[in-house]
Amino acid sequence: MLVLIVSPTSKNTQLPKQNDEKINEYQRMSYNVKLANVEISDILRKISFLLELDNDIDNNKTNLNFKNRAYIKAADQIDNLPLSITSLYEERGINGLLQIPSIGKAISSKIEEYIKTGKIEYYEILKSKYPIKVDDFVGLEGIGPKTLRVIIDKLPVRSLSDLEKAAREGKLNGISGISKKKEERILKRIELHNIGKKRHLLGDIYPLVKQIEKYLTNLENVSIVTAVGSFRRMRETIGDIDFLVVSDNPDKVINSFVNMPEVKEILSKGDTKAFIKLNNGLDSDLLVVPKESYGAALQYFTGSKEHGIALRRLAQSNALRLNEWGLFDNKSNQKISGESEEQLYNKLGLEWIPPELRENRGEIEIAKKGSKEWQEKMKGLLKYGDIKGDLQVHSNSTDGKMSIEEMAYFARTNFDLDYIAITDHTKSLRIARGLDEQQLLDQAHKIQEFNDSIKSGTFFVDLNKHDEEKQVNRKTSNNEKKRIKGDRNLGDFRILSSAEVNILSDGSLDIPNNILDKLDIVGAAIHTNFSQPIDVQTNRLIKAAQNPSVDIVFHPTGRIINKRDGYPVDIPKLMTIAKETNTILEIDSHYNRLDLRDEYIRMAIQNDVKLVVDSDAHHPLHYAFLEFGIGQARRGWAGRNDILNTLPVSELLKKLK
DNA sequence: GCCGTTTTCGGCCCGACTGTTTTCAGTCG
Repeated sequence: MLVLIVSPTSKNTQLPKQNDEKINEYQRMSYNVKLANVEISDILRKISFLLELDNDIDNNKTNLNFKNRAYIKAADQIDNLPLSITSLYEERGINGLLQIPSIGKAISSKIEEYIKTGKIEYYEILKSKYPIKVDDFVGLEGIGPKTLRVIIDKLPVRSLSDLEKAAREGKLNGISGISKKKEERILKRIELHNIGKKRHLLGDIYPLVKQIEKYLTNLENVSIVTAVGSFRRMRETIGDIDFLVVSDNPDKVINSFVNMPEVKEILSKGDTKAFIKLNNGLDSDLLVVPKESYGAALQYFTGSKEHGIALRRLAQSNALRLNEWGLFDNKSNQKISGESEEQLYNKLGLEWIPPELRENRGEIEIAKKGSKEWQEKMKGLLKYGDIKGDLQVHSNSTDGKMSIEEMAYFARTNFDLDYIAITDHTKSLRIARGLDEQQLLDQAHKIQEFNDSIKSGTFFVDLNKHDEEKQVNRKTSNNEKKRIKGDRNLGDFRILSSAEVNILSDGSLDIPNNILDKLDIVGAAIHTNFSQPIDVQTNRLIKAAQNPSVDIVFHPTGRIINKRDGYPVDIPKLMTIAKETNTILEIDSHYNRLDLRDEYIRMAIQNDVKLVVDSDAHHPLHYAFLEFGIGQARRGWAGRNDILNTLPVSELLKKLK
């Protein structure tokens, strides 16, 4: 039976269970999360903004502050919901909506109204009161509703371009509370608003984070540097880059930070914090703390926002106060904890929670100190370094960049892997010069010979050409070409013959089973005809999973983050079939895929579907992507036992169909 | 507007930085 987790959870970790069929049907509809959810959370945010705009400055209606915050909280919840709110409503009605934390009677009925009629009367009324382009101003950094209200009361400003024009013409200066300085600031913010507000891929910004980390580490008076925020939580996309530094000279560190060459604009700069915009459009925060506050600051700055709020509430309920400087006793005002993050969690009555799990998706509830369930779970949690082999690796026989020997050599020497599967594309994928039946068999034969030579210690990789390539790339005339000898000793490394077989439109494969059965392991994936309806696409994958020759379904949803959503798949149904047929689902570690996503990983584990974490390497450097896949797996609460390529190769092969 | 091991009222996470209304509101993370 399938289990679905609604996150985050202060109410229930699971939706009420009905009969299996019902849940399957309900989950089937929930695959396509985003559209209505985004539309609805968007309107809730706009309602909040308009309420704040409407909150008369003279008239101190404090309740209104909480009212608009309630709308924001509800919007946050909907954004984090791993299922379609429309399906939830269709399946469970208004009670389904009430299951979501922070959504009560008033907001649920507004959501219902939106689903039924496509609009919300309450929002329309607020809008008619203030005929501005709300979209222009919600999320415009540095200019909130209060400031905007003062402006629109005096000037006919209705849109962002109106505001920009007014600021340029110096019309804002003179309105009470707005000086020349503030006017300039508003202009600057509008300018910056137009560059890069979107979230960046974890893998794209990874090198930059490491570079800044190194820069900060090398500063004098700096003892610890940690990249925190969603980076530390290994989220697939990063909104801004946060750094935490321990130093006894914050002033110096902050000045060095805001003067880095990567900085486009200093947004704010104080005694302990600085906030900058980088040249690539990303925002970056720095917090400098003394050693005795490192743990508290680490917790505070790692987030997530929801996890942090939940912790501070927990502290509050225990007559404690939690902030970035430490955990304090309200009565005595004494600091109870601060230097160590682990101790901080303990003092809150919790076990330490790994950053990847800090999303307020039920982790706080079950991490109670001494909880056996939690300790077991954490003992088994997948660790960086647990992956023993990579089951999706490409060679230059198709679209990879290096030979099988080279991919094997670097897997062993640079990434400490024990085995790889060579999964070149198959013939129908013409763009990658996919292999036909004979070529696959030839490759399998060659792989057998490599394995024999590894065993006998005669395996040899000529690495000289890489040296030459490097020289050419550097355009140097250096004739000193070092001869690098290949390592003849790869220990008990094993190369598996395999393929990334193309799943055709009807779910059949482009290579017959009698050929596939001669390979060690077989992965299958969709690469064409993305825009078929969900039932067709799902049946296509199901047929592949039911094929006795297929061991793994590679990148099951086909999404490319920030580029395409992936083909429509009924994930819960695919999971049911995967479980039934002992088919493995892949977590593709390439940072633009990370497919399966964290929520689906958690769903797979709840339903006892086995997974693997692969790099999808087309070059030896790509093995490094495994770190992203492992991070994603941890975000899905994956244990070592859930991920089959944590096993030695002999045991892995026994688990296949 | 939401919520409840202090449950139908009275709370709601917490502190830094900015600019300006020199004691605090607005905004942000």
